Amino acid sequence: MNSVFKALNDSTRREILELLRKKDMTAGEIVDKFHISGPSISHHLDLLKQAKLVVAEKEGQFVYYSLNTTVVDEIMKWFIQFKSKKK
Amino acid sequence: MNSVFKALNDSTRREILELLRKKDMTAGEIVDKFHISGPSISHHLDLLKQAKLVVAEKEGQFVYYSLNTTVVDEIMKWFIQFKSKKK
DNA sequence: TTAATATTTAGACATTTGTCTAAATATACA
DNA sequence: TGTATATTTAGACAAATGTCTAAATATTAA
Repeated sequence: MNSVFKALNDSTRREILELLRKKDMTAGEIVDKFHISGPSISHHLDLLKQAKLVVAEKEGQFVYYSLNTTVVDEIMKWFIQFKSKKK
Repeated sequence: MNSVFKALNDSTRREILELLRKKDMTAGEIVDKFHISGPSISHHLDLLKQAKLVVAEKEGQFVYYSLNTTVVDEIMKWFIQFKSKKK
């Protein structure tokens, strides 16, 4: 839970998630979408991976990143409690 | 959006939200629930206020804090995009 | 094997963050 | 008025964070 909120607390990382919503991408393709160095993006991807928000899969010399929406489900459950009847 | 994720990226602040889900509380009552100084809690409440996740209302010498769930709605909308069909 | 490409790791550095104590402000009470 | 209570503000400080460059690792291609 902590790692998820931590991962989401950065606009670059949230944008990466929005990109991956449309299609899986290699690390290099993601780097090209931002004006940030490769190592920095790699670090962001690592935090997203730690939070299990994305999955990395190596194919030859490329690494493909894709969304893992099951964590999104869990987060939404946490938010829904605030909308339920007070007790 | 940024301020909301920032506010949520701390377990003390998330616990404060969970407390306020049950009932409105004064700053002092909230302080009593944690082993953290008053000024620190005051700072956390300020960040939650900036994110519009809580509302503060002064009553005499007390300040009552309460949840504002409309921001929760907006956040959930952001998450829902990841569950919708890729396009 | 050597060179090129893709990605990550290591280490440095400035900025942000969470915490604290001391002090300031505001309200209530005697 | 003077004192106690509630809360916030100010300032300090260690730890965490986001970024960078240089170097390391892995894979492909010549």
